[in-house]
Amino acid sequence: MSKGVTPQSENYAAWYTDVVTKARLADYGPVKGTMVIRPYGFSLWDNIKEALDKMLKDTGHVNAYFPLFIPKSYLSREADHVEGFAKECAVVTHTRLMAGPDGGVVVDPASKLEEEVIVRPTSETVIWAMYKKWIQSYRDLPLLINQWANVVRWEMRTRLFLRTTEFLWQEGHTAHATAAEAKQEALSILELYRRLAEDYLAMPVLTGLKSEAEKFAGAEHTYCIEAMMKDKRALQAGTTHYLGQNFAKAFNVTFQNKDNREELVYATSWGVSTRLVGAVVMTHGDDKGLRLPPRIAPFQVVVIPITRNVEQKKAVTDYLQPVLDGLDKLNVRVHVDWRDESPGFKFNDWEMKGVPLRLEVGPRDVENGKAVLVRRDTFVKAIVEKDAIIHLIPKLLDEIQQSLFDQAVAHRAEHTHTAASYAEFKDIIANQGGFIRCGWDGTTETEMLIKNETKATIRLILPDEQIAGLKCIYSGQPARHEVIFAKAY
RNA sequence: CGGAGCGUGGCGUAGUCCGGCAGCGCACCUGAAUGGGGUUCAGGGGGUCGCGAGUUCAAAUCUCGCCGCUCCGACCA
Repeated sequence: MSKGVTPQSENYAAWYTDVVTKARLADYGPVKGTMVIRPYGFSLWDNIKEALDKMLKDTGHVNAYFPLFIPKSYLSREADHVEGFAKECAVVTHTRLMAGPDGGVVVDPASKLEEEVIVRPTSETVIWAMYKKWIQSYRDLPLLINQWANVVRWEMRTRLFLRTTEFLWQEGHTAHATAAEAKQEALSILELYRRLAEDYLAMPVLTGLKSEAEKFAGAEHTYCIEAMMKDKRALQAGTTHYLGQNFAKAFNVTFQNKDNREELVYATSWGVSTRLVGAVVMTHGDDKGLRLPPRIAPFQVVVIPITRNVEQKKAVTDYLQPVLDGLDKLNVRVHVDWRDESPGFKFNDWEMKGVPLRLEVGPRDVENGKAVLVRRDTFVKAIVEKDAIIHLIPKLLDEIQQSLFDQAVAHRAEHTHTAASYAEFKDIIANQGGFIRCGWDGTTETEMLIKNETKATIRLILPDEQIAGLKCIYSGQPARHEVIFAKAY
């Protein structure tokens, strides 16, 4: 294994894979397209999950768990929904193996299932089949359920975290008495996602509405948070859907309102996935490896003791103890690296893993009552008084969190363009990349032509769009919407 | 599913044309020194050369068949 990572400027895709594997976030699983999330990567996901789970619970949502297996017939209940997922479903057809002729195992043909079972690509259908049983009256609404689960989509081309055959996510499924309330729910969750991305992942996002072509199969409206990666491509980081009465109709889910009349319920669904881990990597990483935002970093501080003999080891251990106790009281996540490796090796290793702060403590420091503190984001090195460490660290962690966010905002601003003409639009997409903010005539035809000619797609329709006097970048017709175009993951 | 390529210790590879003891780097283990930016020296372990047939005194190498993977074209959080 070589020492560093492929530089971003040389090959961004190779850089990404290098960082993910060398920082030990994940590894490839044995089945094509599958991924093992390693402890360090899972810890990162856990912190993201914990933050969002709390936000959801604070807003009245509850967790539950629905089955992995779905009757094949359920998927066909909602026409658009089948259309969207049929091509990527794993199907269980048999339930038994038997000894094969050459000592291996073969599928037992006698165990063929009467009705085949699919592995969920998403859970709308099972959940709505259950909601039919649980919802009778307006008193049962709203129903605000979330589940943390794995789902399977048999993808052709996969990349660690960004697109894998199986992935982890949360999917919220809510039922409401009115359309207005359901629409509000989709927007409220979108706001939670924005806060998760910006306040925890330090990743600025645009929020907005998806075009017809890009929206979720089965939804009336899809909203999204969309981020710009360091290679200037767009990444959809989360979606919320207003489903109208589509699933209520498909599964015949009705309730009696206050006037004793039967009505179909209104629905939403929404999700973010382990793709967020990939988003963090591609938003903040540099040629030294990861740079993790302190609020979600598995370790916020790594301590590198520098000692040459047992006496020094003892001295450093004693010297460190009150500092570690103090940080522990402040709930700072600290790891002391006592491995028998050279300090230089450890510096590089933890930089690859993106730990926000490094504290070096050696014999010189013990003697002088000091320590060396180094920021991962700027590499600024400071010799600090021992007694100041405990007060300094939380402050620095906040600064790093903010600094990473600011850098990402600046990067996005620098690469967000306007285009005066379609010729300029094509030139920007082909030669510079980034986001282009422009007018669109609202037709799927225009959207598809632009996609085919440039590979750029509409990432979202801006919520604060200004269309007065605006023309479509392609057709020149009066714009129906102001949108962001970009090449996307 | 169409086009190109590749399968050799954990990873990356040389050797394949022209058959003759399976080699190198990293990683790993042991010991010693070293330790404030990827430390050095010494010793060591680990291989059905993707699988199966065939040719041959002899196959990683030649022939045939099979399997798997990667990359590129139509889909997607």
